[in-house]
Amino acid sequence: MVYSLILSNIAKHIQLTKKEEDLFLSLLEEKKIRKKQFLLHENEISKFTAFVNKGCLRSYSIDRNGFEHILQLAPPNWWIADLHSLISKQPAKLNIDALEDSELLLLYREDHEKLFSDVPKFERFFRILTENAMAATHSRLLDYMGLNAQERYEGFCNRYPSLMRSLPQKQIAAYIGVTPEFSSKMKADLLRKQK
Amino acid sequence: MVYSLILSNIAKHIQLTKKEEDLFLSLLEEKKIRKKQFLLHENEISKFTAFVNKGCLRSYSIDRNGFEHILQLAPPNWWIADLHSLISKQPAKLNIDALEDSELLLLYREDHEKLFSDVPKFERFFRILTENAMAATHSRLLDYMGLNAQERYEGFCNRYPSLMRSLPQKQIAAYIGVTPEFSSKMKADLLRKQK
DNA sequence: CGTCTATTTGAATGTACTCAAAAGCGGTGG
DNA sequence: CCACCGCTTTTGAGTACATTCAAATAGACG
Repeated sequence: MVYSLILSNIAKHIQLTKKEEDLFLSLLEEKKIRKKQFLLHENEISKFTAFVNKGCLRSYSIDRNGFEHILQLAPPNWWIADLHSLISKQPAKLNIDALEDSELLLLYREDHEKLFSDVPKFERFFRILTENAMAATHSRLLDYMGLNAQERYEGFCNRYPSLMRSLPQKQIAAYIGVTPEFSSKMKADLLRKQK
Repeated sequence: MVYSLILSNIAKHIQLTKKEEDLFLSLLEEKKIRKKQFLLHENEISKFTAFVNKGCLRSYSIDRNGFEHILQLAPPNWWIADLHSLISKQPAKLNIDALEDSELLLLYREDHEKLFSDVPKFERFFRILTENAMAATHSRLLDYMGLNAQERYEGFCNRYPSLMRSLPQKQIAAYIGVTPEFSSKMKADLLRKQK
């Protein structure tokens, strides 16, 4: 069933009554999106948060030289949005698109707010969700500050072996913050080292 | 009064009854800390969140080469903690110390949890607080990925003019992610440009 | 005042980028 | 099913941004 993943995701932090669960599910919109299609374009105002049931999305920004930098990768069981645009109602600085054909559940901001009022437990759920995401982002920022490219590359291999297999090198390069060319050189070095 | 700043900080997002306010304030511990003293050492388990009333704190990690990287600067009216250690109860990877003589209000984790149960409005407050911090950290991560050192330096000058005045160059360098030497060269270049 | 730390400056170095060209690979249409 | 096109990946040579190391100067604090 399309809702089983999201319900188990939520059940990790809060317990819902049947009624609350029904209310919550009634607010979700199912959406299928094909590889390379956009969920959010830069300068649009973000209207929802997406939960990934299947596939993989990414959020990224484009710098003044035209290079893409991936802020977040969202494989199944993850939430993704342009948080800044969502909470400030300002135009997004990020793009969100699909790296594979994907299946999503959308929660619109206005319904989200309503949910917070009607079922305060969801304040708790999203507080915990955001705290965890924050800790992960802190750790990534520290990696950027203290590690060189090779170490970030190896860190990615170890932390996300399944993304390592499913994503093109180019996307991994855009996530760890190097050019595709240099990423390819690091890969070659790693292989040489392992032999 | 020592509580006026924190109460106005909270009133921006939630409204408390007199009783709730009293409960909250009763959980806070006042603490004064002198310049260079530590609030948290690496490998300790973080037991509280600190609100800065006066002065300035920083959280930072030390990389394998002994270089300090500042994750957060906390001037008055900001909250600071090692979030990862706090929520996972794992040993901290961060240090937190004072850049100036400072006055703090501490909220211990167990009291914090109790507060969440007794006054669910605080779930809302800290959700919003964390969301805002998250958006700020995202923007900082994107700066690291897409800007060069000069642009990060100028960005810091524009965003935090008061910290620019009060902090030693060395700390600013550790925040924007360059060596103190290079930071000094950028400063000289900026001055030359402005003439 | 003297000591310790922060800042400045310069020369040499290195990590990661740029540019270019070739090879590989996947999807699409004939 | 094969051939072609476009995109990704690889490789190499040259370059640039930021670091390292060293030494001199300035500033802060007891």
